[in-house]
Formats: sequence, structure tokens, C-alpha cells
Amino acid sequence: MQTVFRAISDPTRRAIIGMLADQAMSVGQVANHFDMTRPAVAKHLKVLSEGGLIKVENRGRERINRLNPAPLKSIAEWVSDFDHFWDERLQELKAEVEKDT
Amino acid sequence: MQTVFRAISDPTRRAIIGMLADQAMSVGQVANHFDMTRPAVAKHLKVLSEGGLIKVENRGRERINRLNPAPLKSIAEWVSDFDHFWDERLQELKAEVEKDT
DNA sequence: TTGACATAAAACCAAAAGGTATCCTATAAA
DNA sequence: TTTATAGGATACCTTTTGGTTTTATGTCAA
Repeated sequence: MQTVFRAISDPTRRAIIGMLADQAMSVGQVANHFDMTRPAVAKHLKVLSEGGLIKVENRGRERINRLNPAPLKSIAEWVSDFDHFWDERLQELKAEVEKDT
Repeated sequence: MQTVFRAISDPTRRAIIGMLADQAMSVGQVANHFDMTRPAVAKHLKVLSEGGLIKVENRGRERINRLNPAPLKSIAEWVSDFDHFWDERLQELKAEVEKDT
């Protein structure tokens, strides 16, 4: 849980998440999108991996990083505990959905 | 935006958010719930304040900290961009709600 | 008015975070 | 079988973070 919060707390990592949502990428491909060395990006990918937000597939000498957004659900659930503060209506409907899912 | 992500990335601060959701509290009252000095708690409150997640009201020599969960909405929105990865149905309903709100 | 109390503010500290440069290994390709 | 390339590992540096202790200030209450 904390690992997920930590993973999304950094803007670079959120940008990576956004990129990987479009397309799975190797470490180098991800690094090409940033003004930052490859080891730095690799560290961010490690943090994302620790949060379970990406799944890595070894493909020859490449490592394909694929988004796994499932853990974001726990964030959504945490946030939703406060939904009623700003929008009771949305809160109720979400409860409906979750009930009959 | 980043200040909100930062604010919620720490477990102590999330605990404080949970506490203030129940009831507004002075710095000292918050600090009593933690095994930590008051200045440390005050710093967490400052970070929460920077993220706009609490509103502070000076009340004599006390400072009442009141939860303002509105900024959490931006978190919810960010997360919701990935909802369809795990639950297309929920995503659709949320879109419905937001449409006619 | 004097004393107690809630908090702010500042100085300081250790550990974690984010980054770099460098070197090593394994795979792909010439 | 060389050689280039993708990535891991390690060492190191700087800044930020989360915490403490100490000091100062403003407010309440006897």
C-alpha cells in the first residue's frame, strides 16, 4: 500500500505510468523520453515495480516494462473514503456499482 | 498538484487526514495521537496545508486544523484515467455521474 | 501580573531520495 | 568471433525529508 503511494508521488514516475499506459517499453525507450540518465530512469522503474505498477518481461537483452494499473485501485479506494465531502451523489453511485459487480 | 501527491504520500499524514475527517483538531490534539513530538506533527500539518488539504483557523492560542478534502479530487481524477484497465463498467458510470452533475 | 500553556521558529541531525559516472554482463549482429 | 548494444550493479554525491531539541511568542487563567 505504502509502496503504491510512494510510487505515484513522483512526477517522473507518473509520467512513466502515462507513457506505459499507451505502450509497453524497454528501459532505454522510456529513458529516451527524459532528460535524465538511464540508471536514473531504471531506478524509477524499480520503484514502480516495487509498487506493483509495472510488470517486467525479459526479452532477450531487453526488458519490457508493461503497466499494471491494478494497484491504483487501492488509491482510488482510499480517496473514495472522502468522496462524500465533495460529492455525495458520486459516492452513492459508486457504492451501487461496487455492490452489484 | 504535486503538493497534493506529496501530502498523501506519507502514512502519518494520511492518518492525520483520517483523523481530521472525523473531527477538526488543534495541533496538540493531533500530536497526542502519535508517538512523535509536536513540532514533527506541526511539520506534517504544514505539508498538508501546502497541499490545500487542511484549512487552519487561529482560535486564541490554538490552531484548529480542519480537513479540506477538495484537492483529493485531483487525485481521484488522475487515478480515474486508468480505471478502464481494471473495471470498464465503473469508469462508464463515473462518466455518467460527472456528466450530469 | 504572573504563571502556565499552545504553538511557531530555528538549528541541527540522520536517513532516504534522486541523480551521476563507471564498470560489468549478456545478447544480438557484423 | 568480434563488436556494439541493452541493461544491471556499484559507488558516490547532493538535496530533501522526517525527526529532535531548544528558544521565543502570544494568549489564557489564577
